[in-house]
Amino acid sequence: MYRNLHLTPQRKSVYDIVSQSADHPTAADVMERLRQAGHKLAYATVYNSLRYLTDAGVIQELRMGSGAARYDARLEAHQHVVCTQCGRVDEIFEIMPAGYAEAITNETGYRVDHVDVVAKGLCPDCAKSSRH
Amino acid sequence: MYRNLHLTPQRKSVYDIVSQSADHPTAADVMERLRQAGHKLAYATVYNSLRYLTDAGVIQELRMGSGAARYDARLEAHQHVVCTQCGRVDEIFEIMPAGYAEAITNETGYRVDHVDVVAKGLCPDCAKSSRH
DNA sequence: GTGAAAGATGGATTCATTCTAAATACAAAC
DNA sequence: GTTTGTATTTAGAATGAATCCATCTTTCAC
Repeated sequence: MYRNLHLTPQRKSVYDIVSQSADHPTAADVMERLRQAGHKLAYATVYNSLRYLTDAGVIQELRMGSGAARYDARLEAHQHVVCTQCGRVDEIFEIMPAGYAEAITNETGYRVDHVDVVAKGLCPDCAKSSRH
Repeated sequence: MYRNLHLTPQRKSVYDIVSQSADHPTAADVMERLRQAGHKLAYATVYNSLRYLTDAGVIQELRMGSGAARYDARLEAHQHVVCTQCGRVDEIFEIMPAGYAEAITNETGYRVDHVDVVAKGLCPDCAKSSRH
């Protein structure tokens, strides 16, 4: 995949699951899908692999609200929306208005290097079924 | 404080701690400050109170990255910056460019009702000491 | 006052994650 | 090709945050 990436068989199988899943799986989801695919890794190995891949920059860790961290193999800059009803997570590619990060730097004095956006609301399905 | 707010002595003491703390305390911080102030509440009571106050809309719960939730008594619309080195959290009052939430709605089909922004970077102090 | 409902308490429990110590694999040095 | 060392995996124990539970207390309506 990338140079300097030490992909053991376990790490590769974890990477494969994450990159083939469109729904931002949690560590537990990854475990389960590995098991379904006939692999059996220790819990610690899944966590270690997810961290390794995150540090290596080939996947991203998403933390949105409470609950388990989720993982995403899409690397393009993007943000996320979470459904407050069913928990579904989707990508947002609409880019943040330029200048906002700089405005934050000016206001706070922080050296901002990254801005995470998490939108919350109802996904199309839940919005439809809640419209009574 | 507000109408329809059932402030028991315990809830009031939790509210007082949160509103007098500028550093976005965690539940454990609140516990400790209560103890220092001479109150002793059960852990569950602190959590219940924080949730009650959050639901009542008089404080906000902040979840940024891993670790414990933090609480904030400032109610004006605002966002947060976290220092990736020391964990300090500050407020951002610079408002999000209008139209961004709507752009998200258009792109994703979600009925977006709220957008959380968490900026990450180095706080002024850490930035200074890391400049070698 | 009596009883129902809401709230508080301490301890046990759950869930996500990390740690630990032992077992394996793998690569470089001889 | 055996030895030595370093990185990785493993199972299970341990941790930290938060919630649950069963019991006791308070509050309020009547």
